[in-house]
Amino acid sequence: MILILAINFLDLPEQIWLTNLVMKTEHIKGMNGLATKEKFVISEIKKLINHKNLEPGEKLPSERLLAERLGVTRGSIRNAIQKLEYYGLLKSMPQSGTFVSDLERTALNGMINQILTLPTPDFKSLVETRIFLELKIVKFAAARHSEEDMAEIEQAQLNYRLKTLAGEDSVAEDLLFHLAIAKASHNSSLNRLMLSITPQIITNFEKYHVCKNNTAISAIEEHEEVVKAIRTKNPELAEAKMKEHFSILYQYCYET
Amino acid sequence: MILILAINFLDLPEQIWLTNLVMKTEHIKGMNGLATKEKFVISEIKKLINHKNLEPGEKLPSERLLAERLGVTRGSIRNAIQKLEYYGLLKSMPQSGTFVSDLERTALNGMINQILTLPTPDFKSLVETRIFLELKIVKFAAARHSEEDMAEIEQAQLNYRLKTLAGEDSVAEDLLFHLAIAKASHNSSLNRLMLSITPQIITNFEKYHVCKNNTAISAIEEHEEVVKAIRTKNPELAEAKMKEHFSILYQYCYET
DNA sequence: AAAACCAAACTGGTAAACCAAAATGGAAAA
DNA sequence: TTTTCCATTTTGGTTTACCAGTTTGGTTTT
Repeated sequence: MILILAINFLDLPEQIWLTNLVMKTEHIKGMNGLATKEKFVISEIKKLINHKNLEPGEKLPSERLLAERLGVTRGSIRNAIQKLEYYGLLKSMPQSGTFVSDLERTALNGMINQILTLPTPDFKSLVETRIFLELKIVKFAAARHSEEDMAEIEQAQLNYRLKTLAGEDSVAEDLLFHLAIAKASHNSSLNRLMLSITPQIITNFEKYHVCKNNTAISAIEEHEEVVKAIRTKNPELAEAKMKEHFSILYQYCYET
Repeated sequence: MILILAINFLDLPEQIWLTNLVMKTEHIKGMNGLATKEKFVISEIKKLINHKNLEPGEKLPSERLLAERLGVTRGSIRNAIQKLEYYGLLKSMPQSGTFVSDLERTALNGMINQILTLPTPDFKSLVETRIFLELKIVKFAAARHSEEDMAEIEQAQLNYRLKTLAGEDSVAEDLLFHLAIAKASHNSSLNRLMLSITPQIITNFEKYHVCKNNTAISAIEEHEEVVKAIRTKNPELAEAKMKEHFSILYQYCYET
């Protein structure tokens, strides 16, 4: 009954979802906000694109020149360029130069602004996103999994069951179970996103992981239901069962 | 009529979704597969964790020693460590050492395996993921947006309308419109994911962008509907209208 | 006059040298 | 014997120097 309530909770009240949680997000490499120096360099490059006659598609000043002009080291310039390259705004060509992407100046400007103001991910966002991703991933997995995928998922679930019933800590096995499903979704992009946010949750908020010891026994059954739904290639059922599974996570987070 | 069909298409047949598309994914910095040398180093580190007596939480050999042992340069070691650090498996401490994360050995092993076998994102995955992300983002935006968010969205839409009606290329304005919605979702994690996959689609597959010139006029109306739904704080309607908007993208991709 | 060519300089990438902070271990003090 | 402290070593991070390809401008050749 409470469980059903929690499931419904997942669907609707997006305004107040997890709002009461403490959010002490630590420094996470690769996912954190920008360093102040990096920020400075990026905004200077932005100015260069806006105010100066630096057309999209044109070549940026050399790293050395840029470093001298802005009064920072060349490494800082390279860091900023790498960041902007990650977001597709610049493109470095070896032994040639760094070129600005062939987008409109307004688009470049807007994207740089968003990158500059992008806040550090908070715990609420992370959990929310993970649940959201996994619900879709399990649907894809149910529809697209191969025989090998299915075998890996079942093996992972078997490992989890054995470890849990033996009374040992099974956090690792739980994680691998969820990752096996992600792999079976046959969407490399989603799989990558899943891989990139999972460790942030696991590492920094171990107490909020899905299958806490006291709930691990019931989680076995929930996993089993998910596996069954995947095996019978029933996406809707798989999603529903995964929702049930995550309702435990939600409850646990909310109560502590 | 065709439009409705396309919308329904978005929901169910996940097995054959976009399967006919050509997928020539180019080298994308930060999102591509691992370089061979990087792969080698990572798998060596994996061996170290598995076969050697290197417990989770313990300290890795120093970068210099590792470089000498594996016969590669120290930079390659640093690259691999940085990658693994991004996924939360390692943690570098300045002037101290690099430590393996405090997960079970089986979890570390499984995650490293997934990272090693993660394929380069193909176009199908990217588009699929983007649509999926945006449908959720617009729901959040409708539920959570502030006054400032709303103003930014409407300004972006106004810019798009003016540019399009003037007969000019409005790809940039369309992009900014969608990014404004992402910002209004108040989920920094989702916003980040959105920012990271958008340029990959835009830059490498410009011909597949949402609002192609010939469909830009109708896109104005679709955008308008989305804005209206967000303004009235109606998540379900917003999602539905965004679905309509993306059905054009789907059609366009599918037909070419 | 136009095309081909070549060398100097300029580029981003990479390897080596350097730095400051943290760990380490032994000696001195209690 | 235990604790404290300091000098040495080791560490990841940073700056510097070097490298191989590309660009470029002037020159030569046709």
